Amino acid sequence: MTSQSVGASDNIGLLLSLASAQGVAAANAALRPMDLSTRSYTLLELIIRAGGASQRELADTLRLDPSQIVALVDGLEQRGFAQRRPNAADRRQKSVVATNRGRQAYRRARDRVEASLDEVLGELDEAERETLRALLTRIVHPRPATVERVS
Amino acid sequence: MTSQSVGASDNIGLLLSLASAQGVAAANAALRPMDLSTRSYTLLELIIRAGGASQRELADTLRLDPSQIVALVDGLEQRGFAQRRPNAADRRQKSVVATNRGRQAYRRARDRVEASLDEVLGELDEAERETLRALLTRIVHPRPATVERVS
DNA sequence: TATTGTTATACTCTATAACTATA
DNA sequence: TATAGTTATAGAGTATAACAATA
Repeated sequence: MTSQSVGASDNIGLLLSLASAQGVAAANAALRPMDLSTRSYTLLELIIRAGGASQRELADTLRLDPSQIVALVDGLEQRGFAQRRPNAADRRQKSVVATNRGRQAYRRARDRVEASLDEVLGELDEAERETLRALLTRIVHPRPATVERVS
Repeated sequence: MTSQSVGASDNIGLLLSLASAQGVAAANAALRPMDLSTRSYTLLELIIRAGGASQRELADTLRLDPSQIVALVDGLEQRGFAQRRPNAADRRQKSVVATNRGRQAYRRARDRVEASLDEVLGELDEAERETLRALLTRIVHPRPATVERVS
């Protein structure tokens, strides 16, 4: 038995990136027949849940450069899944909203994505998944350290 | 307060990919002055710990295509951090080993990487990090499901 | 002056296929 | 016939810089 002999190690950064790659690959495979990627699916999910969002908000949430949001929204718009609407309150902004067709596509896609994620997380029970979610949330969205101003 | 209003959600796949991206970005920033990337650093770490490995073993461990290993090993070799040695037992294989200079570079790099990772995981105490490591290990390296053969 | 969306560009990653030399 | 390493190439993903319209 020669393979696997090097060992995946205890490197937590490597583990994070391998787990993430596994999740993204599984989700992309599940979404391919729906003409969606992990990214465009996540974007669609966000605008559906929020009932619309500016591109700046989407960029902040997904930690992407605004210019990448342009391309993603273009893609969703071309497929009729989303629309850009002018924002009367601030004419610099555009409100990105899902179309009915987009909501429909999202519902079908969600089932496939949840199934694929379930396969990736297969070994973990519900409580363990919740623990993982909580730990990751604290990495991704850390509360700002209490400002102890030394005057 | 308009930004952050969309919310990072409870999507565990998104959380995984955001956390991973944060870790990789921090490590890359820490490694840049050392002429190493997260990838080449991890590869160097593997061959040092294992005392040498075939490119196939490295590809399996890092879940990369063998062709990507070629480029990474080329890079390490050009910088004098690693060497390819013929394997007398199987002349198809090459044993990738670290040089003294590679081991030296790794030790300096490791301090920087650990510091950057510590910043990313800042909020989590040692026990929580261990929990995270254990959960991720079970996602990345799942035990094969017990084969229940229905005869 | 600063912010939103946009275009352009370059660079890294990732995914595939095909080739060679060895087994 | 299968495996280890290699080359080539195309497609995603990422990172920057600069610009027009608006605040």
